[in-house]
Parts: sequence; structure tokens; C-alpha cells
Amino acid sequence: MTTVLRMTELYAPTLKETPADAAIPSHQLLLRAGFMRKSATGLYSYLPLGWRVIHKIEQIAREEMDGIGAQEIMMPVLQPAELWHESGRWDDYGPELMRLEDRHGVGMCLGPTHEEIIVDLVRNELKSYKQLPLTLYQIQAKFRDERRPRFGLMRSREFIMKDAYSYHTTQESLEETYQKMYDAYGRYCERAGLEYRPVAADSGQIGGKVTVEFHALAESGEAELVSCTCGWAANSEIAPATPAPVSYGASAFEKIATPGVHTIAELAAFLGCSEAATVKAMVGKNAEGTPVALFIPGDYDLNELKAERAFAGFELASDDEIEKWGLPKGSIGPVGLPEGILVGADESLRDIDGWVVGANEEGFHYVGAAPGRDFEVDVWADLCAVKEGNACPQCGAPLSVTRGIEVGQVFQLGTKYSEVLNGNYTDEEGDEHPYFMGCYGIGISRTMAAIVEQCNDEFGIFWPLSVAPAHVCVLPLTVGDDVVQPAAEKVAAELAELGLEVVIDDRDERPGVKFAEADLMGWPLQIVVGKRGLEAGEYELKVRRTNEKRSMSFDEFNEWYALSKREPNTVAVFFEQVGVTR
RNA sequence: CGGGACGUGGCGCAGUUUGGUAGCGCGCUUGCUUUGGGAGCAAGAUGUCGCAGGUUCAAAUCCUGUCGUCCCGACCA
Repeated sequence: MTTVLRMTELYAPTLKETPADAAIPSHQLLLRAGFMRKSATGLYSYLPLGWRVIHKIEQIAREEMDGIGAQEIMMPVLQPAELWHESGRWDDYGPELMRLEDRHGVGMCLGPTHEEIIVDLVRNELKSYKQLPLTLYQIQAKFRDERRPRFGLMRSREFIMKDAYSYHTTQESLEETYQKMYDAYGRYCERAGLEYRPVAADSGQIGGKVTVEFHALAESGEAELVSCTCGWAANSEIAPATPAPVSYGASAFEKIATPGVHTIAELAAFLGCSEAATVKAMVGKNAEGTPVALFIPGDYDLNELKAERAFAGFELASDDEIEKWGLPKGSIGPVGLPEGILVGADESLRDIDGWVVGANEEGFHYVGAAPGRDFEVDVWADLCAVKEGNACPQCGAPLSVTRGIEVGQVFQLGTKYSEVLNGNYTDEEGDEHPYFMGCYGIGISRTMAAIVEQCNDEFGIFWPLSVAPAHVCVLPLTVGDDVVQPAAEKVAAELAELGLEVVIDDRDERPGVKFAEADLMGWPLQIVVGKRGLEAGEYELKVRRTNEKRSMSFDEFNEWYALSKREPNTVAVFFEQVGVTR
């Protein structure tokens, strides 16, 4: 039997006013409702209510992992630098890795992820094909020294993550587990009450090729997603763009004076053509520091991740660098570029024989410049950022753009880590091979924020039943009397007896305060017990998600209570009946 | 790391331009009244104005430095 939480005892200090340094709903409401407090930038303490929610979310993740045969372990947060040197990531990971030394001067770091530790954990004992496949996971705090922590739990320096790692003898076995994980992640999102979408993604720091991100759909999401009605969806970072540039006509090749023109908009206006008929220049440098000039249709933006794929280590140049290379910003073009500059151009421009481009001379542009005739392109590639309405790569229909919060990601790592870290097993023939690995992460604390982003209104939070800090809040409108409070206590006790998590607002507060705070904290169901209702022989129920109210007569309640004592499933049926369906 | 802004009781803010010894709302404590959507009246408590230097008869206010915080960008699971 669950005990009844009492508001008189609960440490959940609320804020009437929105904290000045919180910008998005989840951050504001988790602070206001007393679920957490900030300790420093990107570092938060969870208060009792927030911690209850975290536990619920963790438990969903745990059940889904256990359900597909993964085994829970716990690895250290503090890790030896030695292992990171071995994998090469001590240098590769960059300043995001929280580094420190112990008293003997031995290098350590706070784990941002656990590939190194877990390979080390198993490499001496996971030696036979007979022991594979194997999946291990943990739920634990991770540390990343984010360049710019922001939005509360959305991007913090310490956060709670579920991370799982799988080991296999073959790619097929890896794919099988990967698929199970994929399915489990979908169930996780659903059970957490999220509206979500799996999308194709870039593998970034972690490495590997096949990867999918699970995003909770939300306006405040940091990621841009593109999707199609056919089911195809991707993070816009990797989505192919399909610009439709317009030719100016190669026969018009001519250098013309364009005084005062510096931007694409000005250029198009000056010439009286569409921006799609102009070509935008973006200048950067590759890993060796060689200048790279990129050309894309004027009505599109550069996708830097794509540029990095075409030119390893690409990054945009500073104004100083551009000047140093002798390029006039605002008038850069491929015709007559200084020696030694690499030229990249967007695929879509390949068949365009009349480009409108800068003349590399302040105040002059070329029109009708033709690739192959007037200039050469070293690399043709997809370089543009995808736009709403671009063609779906799968079916050709127009793509739509939404925003998302990344709550999870699944990777097929292959043998990347097992090779460098010497994680080998022996096969039936007695030969050694590195194992195939997969890794799978869920942001537990970020999930809590994502839920609030989706489940809030002008009054506060409305938690999905599955993760709410308690299922129902009983609100006696007066306390200390011998009618209302005893009646409320009885209802609360009976509900708790049925296995519900119940909180009772037994504070000597005015009704308005109790209503406002119950709404703010987001209990899925409120049961109001007041003199008025008692006289009419009924309780009042309010479903927080919809803010719909209805009354329930004592008879109705007693009947349901009696039924529920015999048949536990009645609790679920009850919630469905009163309208708490998720 | 670049750009911008901000640090004044627990929270939200005014006061800084033009230096004169700190104020408002909420919250907190006590009393009375009130009691179905963040109550009213009264009385109280709480601040080395982020910190350190400097200028000055005098600094929340001006100057320098420093630390912290937020937003945009770059970057990142």
C-alpha cells in the first residue's frame, strides 16, 4: 500500500513569479513548481517531486532494457585518463571532457560517456563467442563541460543518462539487437507520454555509421527535423537538400559594375532577378588550413556539417582570414580566384551554365559565368541546408520541417572501439576478432524537460499518468474542521489502499492557493472535497490535462472503490472513465 | 570563444544618467478579519547593493579589475 503524501510535509517550494533566468516552459515550470533548483550554470538539484519523476522515467527505461535482455550494471563516474589515451579520445574529445588530476597527479576525467570504461570492463573476460551477444546498461550521471549550457535540463553539464552497450560476433547479430533497442526506445517514448519521432542522424563524436535519434517534438527543441508523409524523417543536419537554381544564361557572360551591392538580396534587386538565380559564396578553410571557397544557390544557406564532409575539417573563416587571402567579402566569386584556393560547389549548380557571382573585386559581379568555361570547380557536393518543401529522398514529396528535442540515440558502432581498445573474442576456429558493438543512450533528465515542454498550459504542468510524481491530489478546501478534512482524508486513504499514489493538500491555505498550486504541479487528477460538494453528496474531479471537471457521487465512488478492491485493473479503467487516458 | 545584457533581502524589480548613506511588489513572522481560483487590515524581521581595488568629505551610483548569471552566434550526444 502506498502512503499518502502530505503537502504540509512535502518540500516543494513554489514560485509565484517566473524566474528571470529561465527562458523556456520546462525550465520555468520545473523551478516554479518546486521540482528542482539550480546550483550553478548547467547544474541542478532535484527536489522531492522532481526526483520522483526522474525515478519513474528511469524505471520505464529500466523495464524496457530488462525486457530485451539487457543487464543493468553500474560503472564509475570518475575515469582514468589512461583509457582515454588508449582510445585516442583524450585528445579528440576536446574541452567538453571534464578533466582533473588526483592527489598523485594522475590524469582523470568525469565520464561524458562510457565506451572506454565498458570495453575495459569486459575485454579480459568476455573472450569467447559462447558469451556473445551481450548487452549491458547503466543509469547514471554524465558530465560534459558544455560550451554553453542552457534551457535548464535541456543542455546541462551534469545530466542523467541511460547508456547501453552491446557486443556481438557478427554484424547481423548487432543489427538484431539494434532493432530491439530501436523498438524499445519507441516504447520508452510512448510510455513516457511523449509525442516523438525517430530520425536518421549524424553520428558525431561517438562514431559509427548507422544511427537514429529519437526526438520529442517541441517548438523549443534545439534540433531541426525534416519529415515526409511517406515515413522518411531525418535531422536536417544530414537531410539532402534539393535547391532549384535558375540559370542567367551563359551567353550573357559579362562583368558588370554593382556599386553598393554586398548581399544576395541587394544583388538580386539590382539585377532584377530572383535570389535563386544568384550564387552565394561562403569562405572557410579545411583541416590543413587551405582556403576553401564554397558556392551555393543564393536562396539557400550552407550546411556546415555537409561542408565538413566534402572538405575534412572545414570551418568558416573569420573576416580577418578572408581579408588575408585577398577576398572581398560580398563580391567573392569563382572566376579569377587567387591561386591555391579550393573550390566547392553545390550539386544543383552543376548543370547551371549561367551563374551570377562576385567578381572578386569590390563593386563588380559577373553574370552568365559558366563552370568549365569561365572557371573550374574542384568538388561538387550537396552543401545546402535543407528547406521546407524540398523533395523527400525516398518518395519525392515535399518535406515538412519541425523542431525536436533529442531524448535518445541508437548507434551501430561496428568494431571502432573494440579494435583500438583490444576488445577481442575467440571464435569456434580459435581465431581472435574484435567484437561488433552497439551503443544506445537515453537522456533521462532531458526526458523530464521534454515532457514538460509538451505537457504544459497557462496554469502549469500536466504530467502523463506514467511519470507523474503522484497520480491524484485530494484537495480538502478547509482543514481542521470535523466534516471536510475527515472526508478528504478518507478518500485519500481509500485511493492509496487501491494502490494509487495520492497526495493530500492538508495545508491550512485558502482554496485559491491550493487550486493554483495543484494546477502548477500538474497532478493528473484532482479530487476536490468541499463543504458545497459534500452537502450535495459528491466529490468534484478535475482532469488536469484537459481541465475538465465532473462530479462523482458518494454512491458512484463507493461502488467503484468496492469493485477496485476485487479487481485491481479497475484503477486503470477508472482513470480512463474520468478522462485521464495518458 | 565572439557579440549583447544583467548582478540591489528568499523571488521579481526600481533607484545608477545628475554621488549625499536603500525602496516597491510578492514571500516570511505575529495578530484580527476572511475562506470555492495565488485574500484584507495592522504590526514586524530580513540588505557589508556580487567581490576586490581606486577616485571622493561622501560610492548601489563614477573608474579599473575580477567572479557569477542570462540571451544570440559558433560548437556539441
